[in-house]
Amino acid sequence: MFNTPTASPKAQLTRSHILSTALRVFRERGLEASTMRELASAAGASLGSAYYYFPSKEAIIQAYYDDVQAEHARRVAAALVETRLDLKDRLGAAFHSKLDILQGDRKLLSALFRYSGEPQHPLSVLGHGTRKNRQQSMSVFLTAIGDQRLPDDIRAILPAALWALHMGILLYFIYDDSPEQQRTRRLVDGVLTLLVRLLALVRLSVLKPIRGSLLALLQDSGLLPEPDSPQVLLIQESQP
Amino acid sequence: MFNTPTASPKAQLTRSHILSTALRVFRERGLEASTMRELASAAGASLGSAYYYFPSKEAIIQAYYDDVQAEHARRVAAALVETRLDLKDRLGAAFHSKLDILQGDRKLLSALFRYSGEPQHPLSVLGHGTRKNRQQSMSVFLTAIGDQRLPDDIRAILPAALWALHMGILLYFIYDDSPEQQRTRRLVDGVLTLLVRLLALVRLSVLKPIRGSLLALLQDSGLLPEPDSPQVLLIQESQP
DNA sequence: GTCTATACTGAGATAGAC
DNA sequence: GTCTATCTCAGTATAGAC
Repeated sequence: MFNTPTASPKAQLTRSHILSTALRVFRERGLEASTMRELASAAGASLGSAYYYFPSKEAIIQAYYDDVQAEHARRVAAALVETRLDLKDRLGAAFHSKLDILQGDRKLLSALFRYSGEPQHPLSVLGHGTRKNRQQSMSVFLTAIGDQRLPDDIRAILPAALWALHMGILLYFIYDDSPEQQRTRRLVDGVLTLLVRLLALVRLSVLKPIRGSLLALLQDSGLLPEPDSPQVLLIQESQP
Repeated sequence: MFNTPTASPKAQLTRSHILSTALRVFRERGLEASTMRELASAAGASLGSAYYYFPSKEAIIQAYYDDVQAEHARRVAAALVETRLDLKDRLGAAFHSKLDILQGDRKLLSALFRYSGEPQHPLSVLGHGTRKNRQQSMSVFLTAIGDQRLPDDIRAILPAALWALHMGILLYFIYDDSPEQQRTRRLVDGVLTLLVRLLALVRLSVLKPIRGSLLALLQDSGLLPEPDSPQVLLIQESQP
């Protein structure tokens, strides 16, 4: 996002050092309690330097989340090497691996949703500024769908639907105070079981008209994946 | 929420004066641009006085939203006086009247979602602090459902589902830049048409097992309405 | 382009006097 | 209940070192 490709190796190092230190401090002291000045000095950097790399505290979280996504893509790709998985297991791998990555960092997730109601904000989960993130994430789900036999129209909406579902799951995850968030895990399994059954049912003739209406509705409302559709990934490198 | 029932008439007046002035300033200058100092002086009050009534800027928006909900309940009750409406029309009245109220204030809505990722925050839409709001809102939808013939289990989850749907619609509404948010209106109509058809289909024997699983899932995950279930309202007074 | 040091501004929020 | 004074902190310079 900032200083991405054309930065010197040294700068990359400083940046990632500030980032990792910041995350440590966040985990130790909490998000609100940590000031930019603390983050900077904990990393042995000046305030100006911290702001040079990250224009705001939230931008640090965003950078963390970029890393999470890269790691997610890696893990899903690794899990899908096993070819004998059915759709439910493949989607399960996608959902659970995401939760695995985030398990200890639920508090960091709260920042992700902070600007969801502000279309213009660069860090809005639904806004323009995070389109690449969404598409990457949808690509991961598209990869998990694989070559599963599905009607074309369903296939077209599924990545976006799974992305939305996974955002909802993350929200549930944040609020889940059960031990080790077992409830979220059960919810994921239950939802996916249901989803797979629904996908099978969807061919039924009674449901055809409903399905047509649903698709028309999504199309008309622009809720389908934005142009520049997500692509299947084999391996997603974090730093190309 | 603050200084609600047991405040002196004079305090009530000061409070509502600060509130209405603040809303005017918000609409004129935008949410971010308006500082608490401006809001206070525009209302002829001191900064401390403003904070006495509203512990934060967001609390002002919350108070506004409380008023919106009261107005919503009033309008829905008024619309339902007409008894010849079918379910779709009654739900349509509930959804559209909400949008009518909020039409000019989409920017004020963004604050509602700001703390959705923070379970502990008193203003989180999903948190404990706003439970009463949710229940009031669900009551409105329950009222709109009326005595429509529905399976008991569906009836039990419908208010919560409609509340969640309406939150999603509000989010869409915020992002909708079509003229007068016509897209949101069309989305509402499309979704409700679909919903009513689904409610009819749900009795089908092929769908019975799915329906059972869905209910079990919602139950297990605690996504059903919280204890102290929403009650049907006839008239919802803003200040009892 | 990368980084430090330091100072300044603006604004949300609070304390305590009255 | 209301005010003034004050605090804290995010974020923005700015000026300069390398």
